[in-house]
Amino acid sequence: MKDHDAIKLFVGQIPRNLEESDLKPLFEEFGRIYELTVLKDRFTGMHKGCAFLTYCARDSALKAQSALHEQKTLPGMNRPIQVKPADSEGRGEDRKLFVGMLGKQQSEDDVRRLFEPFGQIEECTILRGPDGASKGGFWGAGGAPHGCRHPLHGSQTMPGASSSLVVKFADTDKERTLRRMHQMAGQLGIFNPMTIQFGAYGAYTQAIMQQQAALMAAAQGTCLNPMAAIAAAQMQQMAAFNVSGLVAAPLTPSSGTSTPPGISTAPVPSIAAPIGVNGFSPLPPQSNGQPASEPIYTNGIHPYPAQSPTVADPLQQAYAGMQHYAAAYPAAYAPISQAFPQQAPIIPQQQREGPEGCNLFIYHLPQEFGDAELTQMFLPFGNVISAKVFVDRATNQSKCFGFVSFDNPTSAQAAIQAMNGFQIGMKRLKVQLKRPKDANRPY
DNA sequence: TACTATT
Repeated sequence: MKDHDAIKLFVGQIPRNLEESDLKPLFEEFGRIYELTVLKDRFTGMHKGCAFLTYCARDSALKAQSALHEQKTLPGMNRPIQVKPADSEGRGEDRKLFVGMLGKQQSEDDVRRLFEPFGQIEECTILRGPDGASKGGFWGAGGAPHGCRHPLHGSQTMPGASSSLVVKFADTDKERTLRRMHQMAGQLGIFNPMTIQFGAYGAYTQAIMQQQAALMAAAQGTCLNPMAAIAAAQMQQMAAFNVSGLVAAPLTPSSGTSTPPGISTAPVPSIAAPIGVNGFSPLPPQSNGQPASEPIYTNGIHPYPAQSPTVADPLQQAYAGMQHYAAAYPAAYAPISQAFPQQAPIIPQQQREGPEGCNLFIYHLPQEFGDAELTQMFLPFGNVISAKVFVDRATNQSKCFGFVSFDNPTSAQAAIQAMNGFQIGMKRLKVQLKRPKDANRPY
């Protein structure tokens, strides 16, 4: 039914409304199809926008690849179709050998002759330095099962080499990338846990911790009204803006004395609750006589004295401070207070996208941000039904962009207003509506 | 660096 050397192809950039039956005609013109499967989500059955395609004949696959790959764009797609051997075809991995300790003057042909007895050689390249001199290694191919030493390994010492021949499986792309990252990480010290907390992004980490404290306050205080959630989120915003460098006041989480600019610098009372190791205070129990809203102020940001004789309700104070702050930074703050829904529990991620106008594309995320941090960051603006940071499949490293979906457009707009241009370190977040699938349709 | 896929 199918040739033994048939190639399974991965097909990407397929509109989600096209099923196998729609795709078949497109691919059939290159040969008889053995199998065509649109990829679906295991749980939701959702069309993933890609497929696997196997032709009966290897040649058909090659023809389809060269005719279609990056050559044509299916209706409604922004990028051209992808047609290439599936990862499962194992190209490039498990079949490439590294050979070290070659003689400086050995050529590709010498090496080919050496390895010919072990099987057909696909490719053989000697790695050379800038001066053209051999660096003593080459990439070749030849059969030896994993876990087994190649018969040539250590078998002989080439003229001029300092030790015997080295033959092993070459690093995969992933291994190479990881190795490079480790080298870089070593220079930057970013794999040191201390610097994750207190290094380049330390201030931002603190802001996140404060946000979490604020969210805890909003979620746990059963007596809190929606305004508390707003105030909590706004407090966090202030903290984050401190971090951004837009605000001169130092952010000292444990000091409890930072104040946003433009806000009363009257003496701030010390925080009664014990300061946790993370720099924010645990919530005081409701029974200790504290007002329910007090936890909001335990983030180390306390814009107004709680005991001020002129204003009784701390929440009112918080809101006043928030408006005051919003007045100073209208572009960043104006729309939030209107658009704030009540905090809701995090919905488990099953649905990927919200309705049109509810899905955000976020760029310039810090490298260390994952789905959880992205969720945290956007939770203050509404029900986050999905938050996904895109990661490189080979390295598991963030690509520094992601998607956040809300259940309503108002939240999405509020998030854009507040977070677009939000400065983190040297970068500013870009937060905008995800491009609609149909690029022609204005929204 | 730029818009979610590799059973």
